[in-house]
Amino acid sequence: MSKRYTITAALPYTNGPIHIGHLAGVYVPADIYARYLRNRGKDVAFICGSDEHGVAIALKAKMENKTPQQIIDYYDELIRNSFNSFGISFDNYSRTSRKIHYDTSQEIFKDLNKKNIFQEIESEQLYDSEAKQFLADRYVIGICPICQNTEAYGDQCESCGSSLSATELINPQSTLSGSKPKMRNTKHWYLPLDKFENFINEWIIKGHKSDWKQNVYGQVKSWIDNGLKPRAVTRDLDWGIPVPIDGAKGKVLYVWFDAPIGYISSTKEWANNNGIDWEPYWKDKETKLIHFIGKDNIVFHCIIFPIMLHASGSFILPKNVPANEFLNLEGEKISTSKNWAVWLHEYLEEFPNQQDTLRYVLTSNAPETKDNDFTWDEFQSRNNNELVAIYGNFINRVVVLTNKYYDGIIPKIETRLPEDEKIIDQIGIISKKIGSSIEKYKFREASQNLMQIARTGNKYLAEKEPWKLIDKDPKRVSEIIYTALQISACLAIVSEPFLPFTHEKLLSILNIESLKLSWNDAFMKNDLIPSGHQISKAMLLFKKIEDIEIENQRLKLVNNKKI
RNA sequence: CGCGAGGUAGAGCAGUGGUAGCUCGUCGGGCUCAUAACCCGAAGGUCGCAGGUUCGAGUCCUGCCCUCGCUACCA
Repeated sequence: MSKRYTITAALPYTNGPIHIGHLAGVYVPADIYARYLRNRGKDVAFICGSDEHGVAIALKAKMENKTPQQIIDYYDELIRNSFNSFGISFDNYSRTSRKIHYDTSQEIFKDLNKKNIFQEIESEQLYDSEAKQFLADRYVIGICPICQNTEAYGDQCESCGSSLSATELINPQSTLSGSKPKMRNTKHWYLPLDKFENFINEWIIKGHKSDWKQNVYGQVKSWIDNGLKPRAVTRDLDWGIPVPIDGAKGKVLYVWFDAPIGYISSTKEWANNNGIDWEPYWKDKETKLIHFIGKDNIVFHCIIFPIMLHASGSFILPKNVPANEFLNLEGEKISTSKNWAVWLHEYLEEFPNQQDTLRYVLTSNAPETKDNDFTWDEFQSRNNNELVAIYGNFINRVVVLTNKYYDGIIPKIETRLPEDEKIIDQIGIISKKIGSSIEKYKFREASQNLMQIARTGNKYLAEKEPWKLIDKDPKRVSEIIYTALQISACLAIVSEPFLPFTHEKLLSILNIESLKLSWNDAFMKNDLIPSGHQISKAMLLFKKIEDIEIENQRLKLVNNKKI
């Protein structure tokens, strides 16, 4: 294991709130990973921020009669706050509208330009003279030349499925103003991805064949096999970072050029605020750079951004890009436009203090190898049958027994029986497994093993039946309770990355905040809580979720769905 | 159409050549410390379909079907 990690989570685009798909695919796994590494004593920079440029924001502002700034301010605050209350432990959450990001992006652009990396290419593009801007293909509609559908988009006809170019449409119309677009000449800067095919081939196709996820590797290979082409990194738009060179008036950096640079500028901002040097986090070969993203972002994080980093010369490349697939909701695709989603900010209000339930459900059903489905039924059963019945119940049993038999003071034991030793060893082995699953980005597997610790604890109590022995063999009972308490403390440690709020509660119930236990203690080489230690009274860790709550959520979804 | 990923018990998943497994649900039993929670046991699968390689295939090869995604200005 390296000692320094730069962990990035995809920058959320500030034209809407965060939903469970974002959480399951990106933010929860990234957070588990970051928290785990901190527990292992690593130097971690967990970096994110709001992505605030691009056509979509400019358009949304226009449609809502607002300025882009108003749009991004609104969503930045909403997203930032909901991440914060959800316990996503970013070391820094920045914004791409900040000066430090403008400076960093322009520097990188200028640097690449100076190194003659870009190609300047002139081409004809559709221009809307009423809205005074060039039109992305998607913002042109017209008659499909193939099937005569009257509402074909500039990039594709959804009726017959043909791929089109906006210039092929019959009677093209701008969706901005309704006017007929004209062809107009414009110059842009292109990143010649094709010139870097060898680099990507050596680095990913040969170098990461066995350690990257199959879906990620396959996707990259598919792009390479199809041949890379130069890609424009500038746009004609009035919302974005100005292209910082002469002869580029009115042009801005393409949002996908500046967004990943946001990881770097956010790291700089964090380093400045903490009086440390940002460069080792992006330039030291010993640093592991890990990008957490959804599958829609694979090409940007595995091809375009690495080419930018590589071309500029001094940056390290990502060690891994554990992209996840998508999460569906009740059998249908999550859709912002159809309002088919569970929004984080609403969840936080409707299920107060139940962040860990959602974190657990999304982890145990994470779309790691294929698209998965989130259902409210599963949410309820995972909470009630696993968190409440297995995890919460185990802790409750131990705490109640300790208070009942020993007034909450951990009993003394003289020796430990081999059968107890065996359980303790088992728990240590499971803890180790949890760690290695996390290191392999198998968070679902890790969460199963987390629950396995509580399961093992319950089984131990059921087999030993201390409540039957308390009168005739009190010495044995003290050994059993002592052992069960050690298991509880271990559970507290390994829960932190997954269930940070529960972790805190559990520390307080066991009254072990001051022991400063770390992940290494979870391997159970030594006892975790000493005899004579006073624990607190029982407190429920998880609340049962009633049928009516689930029914209400389902109704809410269906009633608010837009068609 | 091309490319990528996936198709394994009612549901969600694991399993890359050697007697099909885990969690939830269902059914039966045990326990009563515990949020009617916990523990044990059982039922339930022609591993998408059809061929092939092999002593032996969920696992390798070929073809087909279905789902999702990508296809370069939807960020």
